[in-house]
Amino acid sequence: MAPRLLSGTYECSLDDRSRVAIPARLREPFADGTVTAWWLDECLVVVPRFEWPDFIEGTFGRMSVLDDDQRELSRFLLAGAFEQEGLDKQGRLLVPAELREHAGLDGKVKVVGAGAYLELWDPARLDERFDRLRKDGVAQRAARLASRIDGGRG
Amino acid sequence: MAPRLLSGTYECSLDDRSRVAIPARLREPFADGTVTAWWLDECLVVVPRFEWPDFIEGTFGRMSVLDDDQRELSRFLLAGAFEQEGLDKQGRLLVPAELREHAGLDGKVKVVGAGAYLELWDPARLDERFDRLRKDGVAQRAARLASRIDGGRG
DNA sequence: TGCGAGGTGCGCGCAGGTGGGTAAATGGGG
DNA sequence: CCCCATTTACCCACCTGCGCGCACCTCGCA
Repeated sequence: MAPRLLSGTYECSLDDRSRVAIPARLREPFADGTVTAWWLDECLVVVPRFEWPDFIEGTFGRMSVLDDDQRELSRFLLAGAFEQEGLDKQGRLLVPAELREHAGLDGKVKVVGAGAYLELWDPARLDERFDRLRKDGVAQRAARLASRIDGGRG
Repeated sequence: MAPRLLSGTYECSLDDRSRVAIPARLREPFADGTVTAWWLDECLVVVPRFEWPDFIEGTFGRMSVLDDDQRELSRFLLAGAFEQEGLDKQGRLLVPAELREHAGLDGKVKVVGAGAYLELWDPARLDERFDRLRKDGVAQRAARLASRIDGGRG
């Protein structure tokens, strides 16, 4: 069976105690806990707690401590990864101050389903990215990508 | 078994609560749920819920998280994909505000059968596109396409 | 002209989001 | 070492607005 695909965009508020209410329809995979972390883009990711190790290893492979780049990257990823035992009874997630700063979050947050995990974005940043993508032409971008993927095949 | 081919154009209204009544003759494939998403053109697609993962992967292939372009495109596609458990008892579909804006929908919507899925268009935009296509000459366009397909064969 | 199916407007219930009160934990100062 | 203050996390409760579905009405076909 296909894995659950989290999707959709929701505008949520970050309250004065730095909590975000995860939209009810996206909560289910996070009941047993979460890891909130900074990531490759200027956003945060929220990953189901027990999938976090596989998530890192599946993306980057097993990283060697001996390789300088890999050690640095691994340090960066783990330093910005906050584990929580679960959401509170109202389905809210705590966002530590350092992570909030990394993603420039303040007041309003866009919660974006991204397949196996969620992304948290500053609304303005996300809109800007999507606008640029649309202006470039989504279809062109996709076509270019598809040919590269086909080329890479075999 | 031949797959069901959805076709035809229907003008439907978007009510003040952002719902579109799907024409009764097109409803059947969507009984188990839908994914409504923005797409490559300035329109929305409505895909039967359980076909959505294959729909994406069949179109774009499996996208890598490490490649910036692929991550961006995959984010865009998933961010604009809203899953619903089914239509309501009157066969209506909910259209989230962000999707409405993307497709410029307001008041009236053209529902277009497009094979395995539906497209939702702002009537003016769709007419404009069809007009341009007619002016270009549908036959020429088709011929160009056919030659490309034949050329690609073998 | 009557009947049936399909589309639309509207009221209502409740899920879900927000704010706040409280308990527990931690650190600092006397 | 003990007590108090401040912070952190937890959960209760109100309330709002979304979305479900009833019911009316319109249109098409017989």
